[in-house]
Amino acid sequence: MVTSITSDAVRERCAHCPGRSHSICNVIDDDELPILVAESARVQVAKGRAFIEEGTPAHEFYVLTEGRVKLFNLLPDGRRQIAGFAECGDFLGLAAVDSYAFSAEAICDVTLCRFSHSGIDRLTQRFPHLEHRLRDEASRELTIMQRRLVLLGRKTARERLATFLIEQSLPPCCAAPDLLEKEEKPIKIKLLMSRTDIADYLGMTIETVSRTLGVFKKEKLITVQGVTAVTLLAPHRLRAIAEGNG
Amino acid sequence: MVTSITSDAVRERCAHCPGRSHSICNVIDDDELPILVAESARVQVAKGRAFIEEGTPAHEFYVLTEGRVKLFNLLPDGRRQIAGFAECGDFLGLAAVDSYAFSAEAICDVTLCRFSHSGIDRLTQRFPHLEHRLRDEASRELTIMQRRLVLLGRKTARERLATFLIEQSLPPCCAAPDLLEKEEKPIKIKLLMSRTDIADYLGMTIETVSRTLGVFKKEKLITVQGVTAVTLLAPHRLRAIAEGNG
DNA sequence: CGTATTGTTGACTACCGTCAAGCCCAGTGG
DNA sequence: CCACTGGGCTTGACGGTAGTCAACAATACG
Repeated sequence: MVTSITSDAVRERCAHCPGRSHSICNVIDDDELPILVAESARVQVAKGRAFIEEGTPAHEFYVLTEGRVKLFNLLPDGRRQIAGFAECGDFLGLAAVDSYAFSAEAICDVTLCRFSHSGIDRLTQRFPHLEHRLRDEASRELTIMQRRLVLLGRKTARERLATFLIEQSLPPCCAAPDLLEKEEKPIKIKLLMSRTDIADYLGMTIETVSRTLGVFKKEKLITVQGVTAVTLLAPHRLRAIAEGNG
Repeated sequence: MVTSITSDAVRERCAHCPGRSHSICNVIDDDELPILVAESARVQVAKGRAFIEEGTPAHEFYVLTEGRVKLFNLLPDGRRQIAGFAECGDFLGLAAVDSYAFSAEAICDVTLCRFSHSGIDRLTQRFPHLEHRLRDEASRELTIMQRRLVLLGRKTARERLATFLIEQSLPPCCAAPDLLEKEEKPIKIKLLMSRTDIADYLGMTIETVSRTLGVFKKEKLITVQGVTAVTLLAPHRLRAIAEGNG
């Protein structure tokens, strides 16, 4: 399950954001990659397996190099809140001081790059830029969280789902949801998750998710192809709904 | 309004957490404090004034040295979600990449220590520890955010308010709400905010806050002295409710 | 002491959650 | 090839939680 990582595996870059990489390696020169490689291990996790459990002591830190992961918290009676989905290049374990603040589960087969905290410390000493990089990443996470608080605390089901659809239509690394503002052609998106996951992400029930999609369909805001494909017919209207003017 | 900061002003420490300081200065030796002072400015903000506005370009960074601040987001129609309250020693501006992700308003008269981003960069170059400190702070923020997502996404009004009361009964810097677990004497707390703020913090309405407090009173879980003082009669039961077993 | 603001309480309503039945589709085996 | 099965999704009926609107009480403030 754990083998030495190849240089390539830590050099993932985000195709959607030219010039910007989410991986840890963009602060490390190519000829120093072996140092990075020496501090990390490659980990593979099978679809559906949880590999981080909320509350357990946090000694490690991950970079996702392949696949998708969901991060969530549970209440004792099973209620679940999904905090977010991690993609290729994302960091896992920033929200951990002594113990992990979340659980993580592989949505599909997943490859990770694992670093011990002490390994990260050695790397940050060697590459001071890395520390800045990690703070930067944490800041970006925090801004995303802020918007999620508004969504969960103050938006209606309709607004939540509209927000979700718009969010899904943007490239994964665009924190600001107003990039494609003027783009008004229909946008086809793939929902990479089940209704249950959508519901737990938006703080709703699967029934309400389903019903609200139904309403959007009736209002000709979207069309649905099968279960996972959705076309946004009127992105501008959805965006308005998402922001509370619906 | 802006004067040069005194050394004392940046040396706030958290009385509740011996050995731990939330201020920026605990990574800087006393004899190097002048360097810190040179990079910062003292700012005073009057009660009720907003001094950071969501979406404006973020060029600065603050440490709160006196008073209390609320951080929030607004929807266009006025719905408000309070993300949190900052206390003495807290950092403001971590959740900002290019522009601020939140607005900030002084709850009472407030004193801040202001750093330009470029000033912070100079400081982090001089004191590499500071960068780690900032990341650490961002991580702590993130873990707090995780719990807030569960609260807003999955908890009932009753559970939210119980969580809030327990939270208020803990020293401000205790991220883990299970420290005083065994402490079962009544706990007297001061609510340092209006019902409106509580409601906007918990994603509810003031009426529901008021009613739910009424229910807690009837169930002899709390007593209320005036409007701002509450005594938790059965902290363990409240804690159970807060976690979803109530 | 009167006015304004903030908090409480009540009646009503609506949104969304719960429960239950039925549908769709993929995978399996006859 | 088709029936069968099971899981995920949709739809409907119903009810409860919490929001809205409004009146009143309490507290703060000049």
